[in-house]
Amino acid sequence: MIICLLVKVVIDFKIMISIVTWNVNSIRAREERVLAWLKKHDPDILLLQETKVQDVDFPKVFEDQNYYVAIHGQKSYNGVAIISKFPLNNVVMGFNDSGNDEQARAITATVKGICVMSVYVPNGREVGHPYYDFKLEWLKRFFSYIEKNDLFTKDFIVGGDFNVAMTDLDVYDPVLWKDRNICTTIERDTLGQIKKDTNTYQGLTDLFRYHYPNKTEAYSWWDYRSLGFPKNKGLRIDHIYGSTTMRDRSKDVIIDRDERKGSSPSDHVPVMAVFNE
DNA sequence: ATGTCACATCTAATGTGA
Repeated sequence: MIICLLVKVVIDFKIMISIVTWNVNSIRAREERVLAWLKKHDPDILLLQETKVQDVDFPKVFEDQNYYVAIHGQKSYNGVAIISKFPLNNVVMGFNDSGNDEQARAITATVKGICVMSVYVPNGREVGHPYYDFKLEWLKRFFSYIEKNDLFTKDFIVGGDFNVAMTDLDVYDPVLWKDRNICTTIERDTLGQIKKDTNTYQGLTDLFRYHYPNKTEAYSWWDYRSLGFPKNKGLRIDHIYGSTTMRDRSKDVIIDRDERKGSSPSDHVPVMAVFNE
């Protein structure tokens, strides 16, 4: 009986797969932190944003430690990457459409039959600024990419810094943030499109909210300025969305708040989703 | 308005983006 239980525990452990999203705010500045985090938590797939480096200068240390790496970077700003314990296939940079891909904000790959995508949604700066319009246009292209590639109906996960707080539960001071960039209704509706596939009516699911529908103060980002973290003035803008099949395999989502502590943290923390394999 | 970062550039203080 005990042996059976042990076998079951071991099997249950082995058939899980974990996928993490993390805006590291420069992979070169965060290299040691990322390595320490990988060592401690041993995720299968890491989706990175704001790597802030050209591909040639991306740290080689992950390959040295036998990870597979797919990168889509540029000088100074933006940049996304996928780091995986398993081989990466069908890598796509950007949206593979006719749009402008000067800014490196999206990368997709297939790992163990799961299509995984890392996105860094434009911040938008403020309502009325050209960057805000660019953000909305980018979100529309993102939705088109999902539709065109039938990702709603596949085993699909997209994680990233979405720069949108979808509900007031995700905001430390909803009154202060009302109608401000990150919290506007138009952004929420535009990103919210991915929750509904126009063909099957089965869209993507925000996996954290799926497991914790009413949880508050579950933030993934705190401003470096004005003692944002000590005062817990945070937002939940780093999300992991799953297609219907992945939602059904989803076991839990963990936001690693502790990673914001100590010296030289990113302003975002890792968010990890665990699935049945 | 903003008490912080990380990047870049006429390697020292300043601009950009968040």
